[in-house]
Amino acid sequence: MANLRQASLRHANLALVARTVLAADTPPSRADVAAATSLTRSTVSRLVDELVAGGILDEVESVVGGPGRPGRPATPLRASTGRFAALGLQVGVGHLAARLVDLTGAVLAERLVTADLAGSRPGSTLRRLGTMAGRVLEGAPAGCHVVGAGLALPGIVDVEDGRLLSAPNLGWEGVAPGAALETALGGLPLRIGNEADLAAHAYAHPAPGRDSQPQDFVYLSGEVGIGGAVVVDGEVMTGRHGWAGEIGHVCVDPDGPPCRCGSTGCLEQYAGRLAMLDAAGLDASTTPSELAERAHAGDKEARAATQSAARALGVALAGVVNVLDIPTVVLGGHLAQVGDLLTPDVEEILGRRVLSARWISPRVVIASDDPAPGATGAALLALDELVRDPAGALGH
Amino acid sequence: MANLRQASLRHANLALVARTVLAADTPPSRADVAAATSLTRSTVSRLVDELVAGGILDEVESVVGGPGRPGRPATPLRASTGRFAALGLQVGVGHLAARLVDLTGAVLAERLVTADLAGSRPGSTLRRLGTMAGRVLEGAPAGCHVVGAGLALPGIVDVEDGRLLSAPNLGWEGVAPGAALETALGGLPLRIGNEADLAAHAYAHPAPGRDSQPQDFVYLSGEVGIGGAVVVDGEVMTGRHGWAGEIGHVCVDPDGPPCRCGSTGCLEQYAGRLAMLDAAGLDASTTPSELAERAHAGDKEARAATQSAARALGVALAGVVNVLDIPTVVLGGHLAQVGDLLTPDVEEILGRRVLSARWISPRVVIASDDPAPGATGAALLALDELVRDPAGALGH
DNA sequence: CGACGTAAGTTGCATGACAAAACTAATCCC
DNA sequence: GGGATTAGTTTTGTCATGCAACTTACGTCG
Repeated sequence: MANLRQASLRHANLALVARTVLAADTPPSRADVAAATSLTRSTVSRLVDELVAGGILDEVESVVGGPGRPGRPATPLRASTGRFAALGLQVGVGHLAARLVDLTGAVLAERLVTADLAGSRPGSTLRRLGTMAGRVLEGAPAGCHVVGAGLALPGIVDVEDGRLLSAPNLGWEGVAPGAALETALGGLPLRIGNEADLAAHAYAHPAPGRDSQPQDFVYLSGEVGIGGAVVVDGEVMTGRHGWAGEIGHVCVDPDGPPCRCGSTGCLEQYAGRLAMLDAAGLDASTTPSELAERAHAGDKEARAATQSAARALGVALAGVVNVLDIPTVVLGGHLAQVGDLLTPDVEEILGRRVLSARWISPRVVIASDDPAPGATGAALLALDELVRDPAGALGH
Repeated sequence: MANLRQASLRHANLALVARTVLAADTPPSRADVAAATSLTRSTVSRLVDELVAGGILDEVESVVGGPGRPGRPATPLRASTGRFAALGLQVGVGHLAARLVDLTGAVLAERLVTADLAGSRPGSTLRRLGTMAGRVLEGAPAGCHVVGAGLALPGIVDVEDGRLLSAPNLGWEGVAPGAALETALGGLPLRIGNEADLAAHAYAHPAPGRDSQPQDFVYLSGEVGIGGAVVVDGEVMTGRHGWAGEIGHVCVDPDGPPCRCGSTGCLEQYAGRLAMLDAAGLDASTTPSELAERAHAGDKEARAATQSAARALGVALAGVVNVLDIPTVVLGGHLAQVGDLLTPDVEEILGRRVLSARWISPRVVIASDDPAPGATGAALLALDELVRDPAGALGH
């Protein structure tokens, strides 16, 4: 609720112009931006010039395919490539990832290793991640300004204090990753966040300032447990303390099996990776894809496992959709790998249990199989600050 | 995502000053507003003068209790009384209400009748409400400008089209109340909304622009069924289509009793008014307060009924709190009347089933026993538009 | 091939909203 | 009654945008 001065006006319009260019599918001209924002061409010109000078936007020298239209040809604008970037990190139960993402959403450099980190020591794991981060930062092109870093973690996080409060699947408790990564990042500001929240952000925004469809959805993610996030109007709902989205511990059946969390009948006990494999009579090391293959091949137990998972997902998600009226569900992580088996059953249950399904029937969508979407989301979130206030990156 | 011109700047600051005055507990001076908004005194003066001239703010002639402080005495400012007002209407299953609320949140005039409207004909009921509305409007003080009207309805509403899609407890389906009320309202713009959403708004905002604690909560309301709303940062989450908050149909037990909605084991089947009375072996006409008395007196059946309701509430709300991280629950409607019986059990279950309860334990609060909080909320929402853009009410 | 039409982008001036600082007003204190 | 203190007003300056005229660069057509 800050006040507005003239400067705020310029900041806001600078951000508006930047967002408009970044959000566009094809590089728009200054005139296009003026039309889209209802600012005048003169104002847009001035603002664009500043953004180009600041290295946030680029003028495209497109001699290609001039549309053969009368009048002076337009100068298309787009996000600058390789001038600004952010570092995205992720610690998963099965992998470490470090990525450098620029304003166009392109990955400039990347390192990804698989490793079983359940029960690992936070210090050494984070130092290992720090080394990867250092290598990735070295891969940044010359003149590239890295504006920030983000770290995606599979657990409950205190964003303000930069502390991981609890990550049961890693066996970590009360870890502050900032200290262990500080030297590797060379003073780069680090923000940490919940993996599902960040993955959901990446799903809603393929690049900084760009929106994908849908902009309202419930995201489910999972490696071992089930994490989740609620996205409203392109923004991840973090809740009162940043702990929203724990859909894995929504109760599906109060008389169901006990959960590590102390409760009973949690969704995770039916649709968690281990729960599904166990129900299918498979070893914990089996991949979800293998489970999917077996189910497709006609394995009865595997089929039953996915059906029971789908039933639990349907009940839990119906509650969420009833409360939030967000009739799109995105399945990520291990749920994406068995997604085609789950989707029909889950949609059927949602159609039955969601009150508003009469008018709009809920849909289930399967996310891409990027192993570390949280890392991308973390980088995008850092870049978003730049887009939200470009004036900060220019000479104030 | 509109652009910003200089005029928007003034509009925004006008709104900021108005909100600051309305939100204050004690009438602030221009200097206080300047300090609170970090605008300069000169700017605040100009904006306040405009708001006073426009009849939105009043200067208090408080000769009383000058604080005995050196310096020129301040001119306290507050929302103007009786100059602007809005009409709030409500159709409940058991009552009709019409209220005129002004910018201070005071009720200038009111009509309230109890009536069994389950299965009533929409046309005649709305005409009856229209007559009440007319009387209330006549009760407006001279020079009072009624800026809008709102109607709270117990069902699923299409806010855009102004249509009640379905209100099972009234037996109404596909009703557009605007037409039936048009003449009674004399062209006043009418907005309709879900009763629980509007009641929750009234709980978060006792008066236009004023915030109460908490600003983040889950609101449960009930006359026959159970309605709900989610409030984040003082704003009611309406969801993608305005149908959010249907907590009454969150599944508590997939093998539970069938619900009218077509699903099974909905919260409403345990904690709905009829469900509770039925479980206590009482007649449908018994009031919830009577049930509470019996339970307090030691009636085993009544006790069991509230306990079963509390258990269902705990399970359903735990899911909501896990997903949204909003650890405050407000009980309204019939749940408020048995609130003291429910609260301990519900809090106990939440403490067990909410993942983040280790760090912050969820609380249950009981709302006031206003029979028609939705009417107040509807009026406040209409007045909020005035507060959000005071420039519109002045000479542009 | 040159004049014309058209659309993109730029320049100069007017407007208006806020900041800063000096000024006036009204009270308490000594 | 004078000085200190705080509230509110007036004056002047700054700055971002709108507006309109202008320049640029391209197609088109005779």
